[in-house]
Amino acid sequence: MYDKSIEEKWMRKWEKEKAYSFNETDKTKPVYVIDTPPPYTNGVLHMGHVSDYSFIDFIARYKRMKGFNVLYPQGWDTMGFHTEITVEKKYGKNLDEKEFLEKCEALTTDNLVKMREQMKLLGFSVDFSREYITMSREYKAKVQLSLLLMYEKGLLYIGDHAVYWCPYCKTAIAREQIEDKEEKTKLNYVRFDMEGGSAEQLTIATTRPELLHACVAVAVNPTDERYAKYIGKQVSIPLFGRKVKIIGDEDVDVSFGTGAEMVCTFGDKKDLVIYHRHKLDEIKAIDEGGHLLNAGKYTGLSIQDARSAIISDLEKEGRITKKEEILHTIKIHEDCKQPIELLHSTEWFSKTTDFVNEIKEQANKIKWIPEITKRYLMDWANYIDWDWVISRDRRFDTPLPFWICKSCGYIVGADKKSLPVNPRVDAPPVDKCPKCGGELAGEKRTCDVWIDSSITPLVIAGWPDNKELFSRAFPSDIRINATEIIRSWDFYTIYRVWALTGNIPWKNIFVHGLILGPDGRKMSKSIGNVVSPEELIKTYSADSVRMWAALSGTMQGDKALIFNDVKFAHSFINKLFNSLEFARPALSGYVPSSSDMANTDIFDKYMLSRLNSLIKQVSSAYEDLRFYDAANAIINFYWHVFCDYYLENIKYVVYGDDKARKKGVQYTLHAVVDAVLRMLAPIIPFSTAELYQSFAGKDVHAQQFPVADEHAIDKDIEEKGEYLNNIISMIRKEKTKNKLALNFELTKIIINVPEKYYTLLAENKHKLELIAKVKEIEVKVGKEEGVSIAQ
RNA sequence: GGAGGCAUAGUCUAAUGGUAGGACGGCAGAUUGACAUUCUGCAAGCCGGAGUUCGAUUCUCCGUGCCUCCACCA
Repeated sequence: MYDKSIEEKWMRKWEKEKAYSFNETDKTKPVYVIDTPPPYTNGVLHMGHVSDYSFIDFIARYKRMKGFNVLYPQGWDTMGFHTEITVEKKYGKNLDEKEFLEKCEALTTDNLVKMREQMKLLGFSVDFSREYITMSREYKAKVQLSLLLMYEKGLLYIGDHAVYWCPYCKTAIAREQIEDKEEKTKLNYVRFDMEGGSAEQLTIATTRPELLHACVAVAVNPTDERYAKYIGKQVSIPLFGRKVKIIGDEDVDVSFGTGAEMVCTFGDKKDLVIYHRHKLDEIKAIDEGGHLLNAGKYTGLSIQDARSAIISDLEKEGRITKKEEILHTIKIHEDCKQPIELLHSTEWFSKTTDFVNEIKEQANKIKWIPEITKRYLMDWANYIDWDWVISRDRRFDTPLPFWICKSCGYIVGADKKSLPVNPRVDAPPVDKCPKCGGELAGEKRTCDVWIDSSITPLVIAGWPDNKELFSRAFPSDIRINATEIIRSWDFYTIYRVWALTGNIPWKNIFVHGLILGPDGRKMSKSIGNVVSPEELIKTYSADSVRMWAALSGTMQGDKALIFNDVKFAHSFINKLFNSLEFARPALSGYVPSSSDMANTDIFDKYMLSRLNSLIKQVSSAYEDLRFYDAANAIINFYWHVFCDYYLENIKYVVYGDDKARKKGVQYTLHAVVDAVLRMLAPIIPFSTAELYQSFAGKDVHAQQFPVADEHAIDKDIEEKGEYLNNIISMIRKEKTKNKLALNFELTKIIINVPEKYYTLLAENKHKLELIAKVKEIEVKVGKEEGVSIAQ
């Protein structure tokens, strides 16, 4: 019976012995480096993390057993918006900066400690002595160094650029922080007068009448017969009276609204494209807090108020010819769920658009598993519209290490020797602007959190100081993460590492789907379908949860968490423990020796052949990171081939007096248990550690992974063994049919077999009698294959 | 709107141009010298249509449904 308390015991033992420390001085073993995605510390580990990190740990443990010196550190992504919001919600928005940052750090540390404990509970063989924390001074210094180097390479710049802007949070946001939201809105048909007071009118349809003041053109599709003739003419904007041109653009959808649309400089992304394409004028429409600019009497109104005021005024003038309710999708900020605007803003940028080809080239050098996932990155890269906005107007983040000249705009980077710096309070490295002698002002903004987390493959390899380790540990061998972060984390990591080193960040990347709630929907607190790892560990065990992770399919798609799968894993582990209760006494005093192979019979040879086939199969599954296949193959073999048949088939030997036969059986038993425990060790480390200790007196995790003995694999023996088991199954079936207990001793049965199996059956008749508890078996050659009771 | 993926018992999943394998759940039975967290057995399935073929669940096309990414959303 499986006792969960062993998990605590082994966990503390591994912790105390620092069993999984990377041995930096050992240069004999090849190094295997795992770049784990550091979890964000605004919360604790959920089942998605558990699945992700379990996969990583399977690899780490497997590679150690294959003789690698495994570098498996764990990082913590600590800073940024989410933590700030949590702290603001908890303590209000009125904390002073020092107090606010202290609360952020305290919250982070608290979560970090909880997560670290969760990882230990789950048996993750992380080298915690090589932990990195993005809010630490040391890590911030590295982030700032990376920014200085990128600046020197001309990859960073301050620009006046259209950015997605959240008026609610008053911050620029990146494309991946945007969500779509469907909502009902009114499509307003607004009548414009044509130039020269002609009687001709043009009606446009708009969902955003509040941007009327920023209208810089009216666009129609040049193929649209209704309007093509108007291209080049002018119309007058209602309420404002300003005249704008009618332009032709093929992106205008003739079937939407009236087929004529107004173009505002910052209405949406398509407006922006047309604005650039036709070199239209710029009118700043909205300020950073979401109030109208340059809008005459409407200036200063919020977007909502302006919308009602303008609609009402348009109606008074009889300009609105129709209002239509439509369902459309607006872009909202994923954090605050408020609508996003496009604004021109002065921000820091990292040049990505110019390097799309380089990034794709790097991505092509990485092995993507499964290969299809590379496509997600490529699709993303192909749609880069503008550079990566890396500045954030927030507080709990790495400060941008720059000072800017107030008079000429010259940028002064921090002194690399004095990192980390905080230009909001620290003095610049030089007194005056080196270019014009002007006064320098510290950059007040911080950087995007992805800036922090996109250099992990460098940091874990000792960058920039430990050059010796770096030469061995970079690039990382593998990165593992979910599909959802390919376009952010993976993309930025590939870009940043390329920019800083010209190299790829990892040789391999394994991408998997999400773990959904039991109802098949994404786990979410508001739906209430979140399952906590603790709950499952408490009900079952850490090993069951890990085994569940291995059994959760190929993980190419998303996967619902099914409790039965954890239960099943738990049952198997229990079976493993119970079977050892049989095997251990049966092997008592046995010293394995290859000479005992001489005493193996067909049942043993069948087992050994199957075992070695299994080792081959499982090894290749592990190599290809197909943990589902590995776990599944071991479970089926152990439970249904080894326990259900072999153990039953040899009981008469174990409890009998034939010493020679017993040696053959013990040899086989030992070989199977030994190899199976070692093969399961990466997946269920606690159970296998406990069992291997009692079985072999050794640490299973210090053993080599089993290697198949090709000579033991004999397809002819496998077929014969299969046939004998099939006969046993038929005898069991006969007993069941007659409602007899399986250990009920039958007097006589007749077995009809095809001629080719007659010799096999005749030779093993006596063994079958003992295994199946029958006094006498008569074997006959017969057309009707089968077993019948002769009473 | 574009691109891609997927469709197998109640649920999850595998393989296959010729009888579709397994798990969970269900049902029936057994209590066996490690194990009731067990053992034995049973029932239950290829989304719809057309084509290619002696034969299609598998290949092709169409439809339908689901998923992902991208675009549009004045």
